[in-house]
Amino acid sequence: MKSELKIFNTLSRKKEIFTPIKPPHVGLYVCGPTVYGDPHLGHARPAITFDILFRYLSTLGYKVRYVRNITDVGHLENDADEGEDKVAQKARLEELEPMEVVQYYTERYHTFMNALHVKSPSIEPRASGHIIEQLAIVEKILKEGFAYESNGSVYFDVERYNQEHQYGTLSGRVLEDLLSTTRQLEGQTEKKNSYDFALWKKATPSHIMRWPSRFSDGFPGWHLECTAMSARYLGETFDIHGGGMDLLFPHHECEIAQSTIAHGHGPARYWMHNNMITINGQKMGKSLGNFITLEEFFTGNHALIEKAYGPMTIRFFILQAHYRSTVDFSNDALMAAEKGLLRLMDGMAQLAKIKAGTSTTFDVEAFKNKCFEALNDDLNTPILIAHLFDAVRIINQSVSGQAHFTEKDLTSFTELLHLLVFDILGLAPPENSGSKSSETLDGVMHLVLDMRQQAKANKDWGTADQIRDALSALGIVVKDSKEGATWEIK
RNA sequence: GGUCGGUUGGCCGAGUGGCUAGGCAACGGUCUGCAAAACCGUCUACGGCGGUUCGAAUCCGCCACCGACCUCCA
Repeated sequence: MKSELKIFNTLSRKKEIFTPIKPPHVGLYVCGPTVYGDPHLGHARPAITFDILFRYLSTLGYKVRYVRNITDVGHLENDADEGEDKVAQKARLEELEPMEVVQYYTERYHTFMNALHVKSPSIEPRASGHIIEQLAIVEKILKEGFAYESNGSVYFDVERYNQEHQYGTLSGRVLEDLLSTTRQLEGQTEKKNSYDFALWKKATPSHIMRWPSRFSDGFPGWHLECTAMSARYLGETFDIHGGGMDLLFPHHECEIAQSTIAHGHGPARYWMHNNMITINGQKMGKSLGNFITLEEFFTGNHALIEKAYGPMTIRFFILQAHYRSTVDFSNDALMAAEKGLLRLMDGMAQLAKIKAGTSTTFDVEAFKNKCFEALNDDLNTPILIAHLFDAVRIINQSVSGQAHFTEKDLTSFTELLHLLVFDILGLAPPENSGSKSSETLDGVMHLVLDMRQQAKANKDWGTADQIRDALSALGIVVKDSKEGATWEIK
């Protein structure tokens, strides 16, 4: 399938036409969650961003292998000697086996990603399952002379690397600057330079998660897993590497350095980074006290949230902003998004009610082109959604006879909208709307609305309004139209 | 301090050297028994100061403010 998909490549800081290495195959690697805590809003952004990419590439006819890792080892709490594996630290606090914690939060992550309609990746490898691959890379880099052993740990020699290659190409950093800006932490005497990073870390005695190696009983460095697992499942060169902007430096920079030594070149041709999420204009962070988990969002059980917001509202809200912009979560913005989504979904439901005519007053082909133009322009979902609202207007006009479609155009219009809204954007009507209700409820509602219709026919406005008001109190909105009444649970 | 990014109408949020973004809210109208929904219309904004240009919110410079990264982070 031909496409003019352009994506913003962080490497060049420009939009580039996407050309896969071996069409129709596309290799996509995205940094996944560290499963030591409940999934939060921050996890939703990259998951949804790259879900759209995954879905769209698939729509374009590519055979995508999407690899998104689960980090269950290796991320240090800090860079110092006494640093310990995040997972292990949490486990000790709760007196659980580390893998118990991993299991629990991995399942939580999956549950909430499913709720957000984030498709499962093709492969979801775990860092703990790839220690051998990671150690092999450590050996390779040591052999090439770009790493050194120190007190049971192995560090990447950034200075040496920078002599032959350029360190900082992705993030635009210069090594000399890093010298002055890198934090000096206690116990860094093992490292030659503060900017060197660990490939293998010797475990402290209290450290539960550890693996034997010829250097020490320890665990792999924080950046190594992605290098090892992406190479294993996608090859040493693959198409797209994605992740949050906060991972740009040092994580992705280090991946490039490791890969350059181990494989002779950087891992990916295109690097894509989604921007961060803010809460009321401020970065979300545990230390800032504005940390909101997805569960809290879905239940409304958080001080900063006025009400519960459904997964589709959050998905829609995120898609209403471009993935490279920050998106600010506030109650006003979320409520606006919720209503907007409802309007869009109403429109989709109305689509089936359009009666085909003898002529078409809407240029379906031009509309289609506009929509794909938006997607092709670095996944510009806000523009796509703006077009979709134009379509909603056309749909509503058609239902009331102010716009028309031929049978053929109506079919292609309907198919196009289903493709865009459901398949590519991955949206769906809110969980408890009329369309998804039980047959029993449908039957009851049909009866009730019939009775109201009877009352209206008899000009018994009191009864008609009583029915409407009582339903409204139950959260069921009655919508009258010339064709009769429909209903919807709010 | 270094690097990078942002500042758009009541709110959110796109975009671009001249041509309506879109959503939410508000207001007016049509429809309706009355409403709601829907439709039509109104609200015409781009931080400040200079500069380039026939023309800039869009390019350049300076200033102000905000934020991200530089430390685990999505």
